[in-house]
This record gives sequence, structure tokens and C-alpha cells, in this order.
Amino acid sequence: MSPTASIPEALKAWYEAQRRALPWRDAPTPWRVWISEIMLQQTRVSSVIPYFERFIARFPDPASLAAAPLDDVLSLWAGLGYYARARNLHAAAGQIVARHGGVIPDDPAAFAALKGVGRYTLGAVMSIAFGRRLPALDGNLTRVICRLDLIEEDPRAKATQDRLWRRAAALVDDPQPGEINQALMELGATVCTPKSPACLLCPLAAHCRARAEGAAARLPKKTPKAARPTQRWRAALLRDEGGVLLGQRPTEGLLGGLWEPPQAPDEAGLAAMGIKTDGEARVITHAFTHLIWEVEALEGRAVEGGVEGGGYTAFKRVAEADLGGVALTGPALKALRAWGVAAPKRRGAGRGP
DNA sequence: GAGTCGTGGCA
DNA sequence: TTGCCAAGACT
Repeated sequence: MSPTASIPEALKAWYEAQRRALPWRDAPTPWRVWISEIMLQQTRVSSVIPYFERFIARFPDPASLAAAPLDDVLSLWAGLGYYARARNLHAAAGQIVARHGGVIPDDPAAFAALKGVGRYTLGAVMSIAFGRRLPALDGNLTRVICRLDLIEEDPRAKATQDRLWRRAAALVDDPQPGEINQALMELGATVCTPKSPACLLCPLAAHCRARAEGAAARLPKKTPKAARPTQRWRAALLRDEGGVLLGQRPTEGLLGGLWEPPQAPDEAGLAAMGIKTDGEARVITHAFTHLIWEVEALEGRAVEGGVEGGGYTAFKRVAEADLGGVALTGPALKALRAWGVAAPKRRGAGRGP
């Protein structure tokens, strides 16, 4: 490819030759494209692959997902994070069945109305699955365009956002919009990377203003992050012949719908649930994006009768051998390991339930 | 517009 | 070890 090839031609030639082989690029049906786009939000490709394979195998179409209990969906999503994505996907599958006969609509307005589908996902699925010329501005395109056009302003500012979306729309005005969008994302993920962009390998180098100015590595502009507050919790392990006691967190909010050993801000909070702890505390910490948990994990027992309250929507006993099939929170897994309870690691294409 | 919402990898 | 993320959506 000539160094002065047009941007769309350079992009498509590069993508054709350099694109990674990824599961959702095999037989790219609308369903597979959609699931992959949701899973890939704020999440690395390597993390997504095993989850994608398991999810597609269990839920091959919208109807099968819509028919499943949310708890089954969450157990397949556990470990991937941002669980509202799973809740929204489950709800959207129901909408597909109810409104569109179980078929994903080749219609931007109808697709945009589905739960969890924002402007990015709309453009990505419509362009890749249906060949519609809609932009899909994600973190990769933001970075690529800021460099290409030497945009120094904060990419999160509204005026800059408008400019970036306009540029993304212009780039995708092509007979193969899906290829253009994927090429731009792939370029951002593998060449035009945040810290050390490989400009020497870039098909757009001749068009890139930031490269000409030696400014690529410092764009796009970054803004300082807020400090993360620390929350302290006291968690109790209640084991008996029935297994480990778990509580289900409220459906909405942090780690919504997932299961964990009951915890409260302090011993008084546990007592209010009918739990008394004994022995020595093991402390585990867990850093979320916006806050940090410090959890004191102790052995516990029910004071009298059953455990209740604490904001949990349900309690259940789970045999230790069955913990792999439960939608456990990350901190819960750490606590269970700290207690020496056999908790399977969720890694790679790991065993499913 | 600013906050909320996860996780595992890596410099 | 600590910080900084990585294919956003929703309120």
C-alpha cells in the first residue's frame, strides 16, 4: 500500500492483512456481534474470549437468553465485571422476543431502543452486522482521531465529543462501514496504543498530524482521576453440612444480584442479621475503579434461628464443590480463599458449572 | 456533567 | 507495590 493511499483504502488494506482472529469474527451474526460488543465494553479482548465462548454456547440466540433466569446469566458473567451489562442484555433479549419475534432488528431506531444499547453499540452492531454507515466512537477511535487530527482539547468535553463523532461519521461514510469501524478499533488496540504508539507500523502515518508534530504519545489529553475512598466491611463465613451461607446482593447497584458471604460495616451490623463471629480476622482488600473495600473475614455462626436482613434479597447454602456454578463477587472469592474454602479460580477457558 | 459501575494485566 | 487502565451505558 502506497504511503499516500486514501485513509479508507489504507485502513481496509491494513485490516485485511493484520486483523486478529477472534471468535466473534467467525460467523459474525448480529447476535454474536452484539454479545461481543457488550462484553468488550471497558474490557480487554483476552478477558472476553472465554466468556464469549461460554455465553454463546449456552445462549445461542435472543430467545434462549430471554428464557433463562437472570441468576443463570449472572453466573456466566461472574468475573467479567460491570454486571449491569448482563442485566441489560437479559432485558434486551426479552424486548427482542416481545417486539421483534426474537430477531435482532436491522433498524437503527429499533435497535437503539434496547436496554444497554448506547450510541457506540448502536453504530458498532449496525455497521458490522448490517453494513449501515453509522459511526462507533469508542476509546480506540477517540485516541486515533485525536492523534490523526491533532486534537489537544479534553476528549470528554461536549464540544470535543461532537467533533469526534462528526469525524467518526465522516470516516465511516464508505461502502464497507463495518470494516472501517473494526479497522479503526483494531488499529487503536494494536498500533495506535495509549502509551507507546507504533507509528512506524501505522497505515495512517502519512495522514497523522500528531505524528508529524511528534505529539502522538501525549494525546489524547488526560484528566486527573479522583481519589478512591476506602470502605471497611466485616464478613462472616458460616459453614455447616449444607455448605457455605451466601447472601444475594440487591439487584441494582454495585455487584448487583451476585452472591457473597454475609457482610456488614461492623460486628453490630452482623449481629443485627443474627450473626456472631469468632476467632481471628483475615483481611482482604479489593480495589474497584472508584472505591476500595477492606474486608475483615471471620468465622461466624447464627445466633438463634435464621440469618436475615442486611439488605440481602435472599440467602442460600451452597456446597463447597458447587461454588463454581455460583455468581460470586470478586471480594467473596478472595475471602473464601482466605478461609481456605476450595474456591475455583476463574481463569482462561476455565471449567464452567 | 459528574458519579456509578469490575476486573486482571502490566509498567 | 501502586497506578492506570480497556471496544460505555445509565442516572
